[in-house]
Amino acid sequence: MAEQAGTARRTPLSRERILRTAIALADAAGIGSLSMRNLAQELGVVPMALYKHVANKDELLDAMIDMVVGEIDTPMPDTEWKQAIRGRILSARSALQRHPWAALAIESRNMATPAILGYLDSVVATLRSGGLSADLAHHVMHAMGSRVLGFSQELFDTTRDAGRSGPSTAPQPAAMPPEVAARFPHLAEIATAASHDDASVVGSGCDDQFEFEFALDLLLDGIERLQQQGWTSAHR
Amino acid sequence: MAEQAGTARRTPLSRERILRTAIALADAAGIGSLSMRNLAQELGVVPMALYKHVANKDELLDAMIDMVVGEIDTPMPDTEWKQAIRGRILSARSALQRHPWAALAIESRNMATPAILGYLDSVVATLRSGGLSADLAHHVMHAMGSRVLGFSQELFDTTRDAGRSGPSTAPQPAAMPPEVAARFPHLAEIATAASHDDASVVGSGCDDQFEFEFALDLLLDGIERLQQQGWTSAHR
DNA sequence: ACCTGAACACCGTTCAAGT
DNA sequence: ACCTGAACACCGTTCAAGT
Repeated sequence: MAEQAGTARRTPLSRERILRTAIALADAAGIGSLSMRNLAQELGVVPMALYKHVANKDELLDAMIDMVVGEIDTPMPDTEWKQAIRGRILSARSALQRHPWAALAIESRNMATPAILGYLDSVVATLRSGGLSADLAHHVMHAMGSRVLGFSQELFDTTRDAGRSGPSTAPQPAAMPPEVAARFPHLAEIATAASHDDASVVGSGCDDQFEFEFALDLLLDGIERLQQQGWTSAHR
Repeated sequence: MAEQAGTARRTPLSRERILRTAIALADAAGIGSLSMRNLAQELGVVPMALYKHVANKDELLDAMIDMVVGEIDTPMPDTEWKQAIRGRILSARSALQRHPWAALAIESRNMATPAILGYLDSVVATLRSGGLSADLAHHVMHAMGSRVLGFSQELFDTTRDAGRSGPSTAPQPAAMPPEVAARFPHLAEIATAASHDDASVVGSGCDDQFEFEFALDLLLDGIERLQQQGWTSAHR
């Protein structure tokens, strides 16, 4: 008891320490098991003590999100726009992968945090400096959607939240049971079709990174083509 | 009291009635305010009575999702694959728009419900019948992600859940305040750039339908191009 | 056998009492 | 003035008691 009080005193409560602990807790056990009460317990503190440093749980989540967004690389100057955007988005993706709870947290909030706005602003700046019209850049940002932040709603995403332990466990989806394959033959067919690593991969183990980059490049290439054609929304 | 008992007896509790009431409640008040307890109250029933018809809340949500997915149009035969997919996805979109809570509900569950699998299977069937290789179809399904179900994580999506009243209110994002515009000049620029309806639209009021179709067509056109080039993932 | 009220183990947050 | 325990109004679900 005296021990704990001593420890708490050595590293007193602060917004910084609350945020770091909250993120560590969400990383380890999933956002679903992050509560004000067990966060306080983890910090060796009474729940109400947290409210000195954060207004409420929503504000805590916003601050956690901002901290993750802060991990995204700053833009590399003097890079061709398509490569610059590509690199930036892949950096965002790896930041979000370090914190598997973040994507869902961003989605369920209304997400106009300053850090996110700053990041988006810099992405638009890159597009504009690459010669895209403001009009096209607008639609491009919509088309990218959450992908610009490094995530997209994959169907059957096993890595999202789900409580489980850290991201390293990487729970592969179980191979499709025969009766399911029989009911959904076309899904069964394409599940085994993609030659990701080698032909021995059967159904399970999609290469998420490959799929993300495939979709990203599909969009970026399409955008580049539109730009070169001088596309404007007046086409409508 | 006797009145209520009489009413409850006239339309006795059933899985069907529970689901319809739950969906109506989520439509009206948001998924956040759907609880087993107030669903029971809405039905004039004690909370525990629900558990005769649904195993638990998770199973209830799955069943609600399946009912929404059931609203998606069945595929039109003898249609060129790109148009068939396009029409199907836009139908999925309008189904999800009728139930604004559904997209977030689908995302936060692991979403391998039978209805969703059946829908996805039929989409793959259309791709295959259009001549896409199983390999390409696989990556296409990944690239489409949740868009194939008619939604995508838009940045600043105001229509998602948020509790509010029905979808008809359509809360437009407030125009960007001057101090925000000053901090994020590139966002401010593109916010006013898109000539959606006419030049008088300033910052607010993006045409969601236009943006959705813009991104969808960007992907579909890119996919068609890959198919015509005989693309395979062996390119890696 | 069926139904259901009370209870359990949570939650975020308020508020008044204690120092 | 500061801190915090108890309390409030919830939640999903268990379980035993009542019919």
